[in-house]
Amino acid sequence: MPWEKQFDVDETLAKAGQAFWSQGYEATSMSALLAAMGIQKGSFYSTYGSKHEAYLRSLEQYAKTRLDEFEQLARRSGAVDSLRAFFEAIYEDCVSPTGHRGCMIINCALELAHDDPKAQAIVKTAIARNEEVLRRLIQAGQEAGEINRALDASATAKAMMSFVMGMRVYSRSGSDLEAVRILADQAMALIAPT
Amino acid sequence: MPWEKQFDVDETLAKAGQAFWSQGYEATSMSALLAAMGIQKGSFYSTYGSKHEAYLRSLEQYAKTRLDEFEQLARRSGAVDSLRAFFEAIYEDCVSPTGHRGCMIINCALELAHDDPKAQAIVKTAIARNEEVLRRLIQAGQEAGEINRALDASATAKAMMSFVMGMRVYSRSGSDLEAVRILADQAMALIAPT
DNA sequence: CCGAGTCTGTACCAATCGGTCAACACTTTT
DNA sequence: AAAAGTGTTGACCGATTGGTACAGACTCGG
Repeated sequence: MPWEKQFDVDETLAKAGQAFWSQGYEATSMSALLAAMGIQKGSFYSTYGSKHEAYLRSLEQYAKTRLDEFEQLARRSGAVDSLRAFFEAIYEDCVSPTGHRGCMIINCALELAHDDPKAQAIVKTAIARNEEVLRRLIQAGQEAGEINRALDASATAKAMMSFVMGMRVYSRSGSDLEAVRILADQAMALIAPT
Repeated sequence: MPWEKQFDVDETLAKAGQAFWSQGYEATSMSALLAAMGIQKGSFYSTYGSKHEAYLRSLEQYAKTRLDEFEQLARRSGAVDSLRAFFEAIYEDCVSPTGHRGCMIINCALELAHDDPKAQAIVKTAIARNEEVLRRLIQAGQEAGEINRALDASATAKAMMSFVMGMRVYSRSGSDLEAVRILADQAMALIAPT
């Protein structure tokens, strides 16, 4: 086997993901992308095929990473605590120096999913899986007596996803971060009314 | 005054808005834009200045139209009824044949507001005003005894905005429309618990 | 130590990008 | 009817777009 690749494929893909994440797909030119990745055109095209393929791949990588993190977090403590930790994590992400980037999945939902079936498929499964983890947590909380059993777990999970989207939209549009704080609290208020 | 313009400036701007709305700013090329508007390059540049200026102007036009509609709706009936009508209108919009376009303001929030101060300003005021109308309705409902006075009107208005964003994201990403229905109901459940 | 095979760098490509400009069409004023 | 002024048109522009081709660099098996 002659001459290994001079760069780590996944690691460099992650750098591409960073660029796409903060600037969007169309607004990221090939030259900007290559600069962010630190490789040359030839290497890029022989490895990832095209800008579009690279984008989808980096989106999948992002979705997988995020979902893994969430599932890991959901295994560490009780249902309500996990949900609180989930919203705190998103809040922290939103107020962090790089937080104005929002969520790559949600950004893609609005920019590409509209008329790109492959992007749409990735976005839909990512949202569905996230929703499902939320639903399981709510259900577990209800069985443990932590959460009101009268709530529709599935609908409440969707409502929570909606709050996540709201937080991401508010923060990416440069809004007052106080709004993001309030939304995180409102999301928790769905299951743990004051 | 010699030779009037051969097209209505606002009307043609609205056509540009339609194109930007469904395809986004970057993905709408000048040729596609001109085709949608039905005018020629020269007329476009002499009237609107640039693609970017035309976009911002069409965005303002969109925001104004939408807000006017909402305020008119809010004047027609009681607070809770107005809120219900608001979410029904958004639901109807989402399930309509052209509904997959989402909301132009929210689309812009994610695509441009991130690093375009002017777009950001338009988006922020549009969201703030919409939020304010919601807040006033909630407050009016509380004073009329229709809505629980223990609710924080401002925070609840933000939560409702969040549901709107959720509905728009779900529908633009081609999701099951049942989810949009559920979100509309969940939003109303904030103030009118079953 | 010499090809075979793989990776990298860059010159190059047609197409398209957003934008300009000058010639021409038209209406009003004088 | 001609001057003045505005509107429209489409050819044209350089720059940049995403993508290709190929020469050269490198590492291996024989």
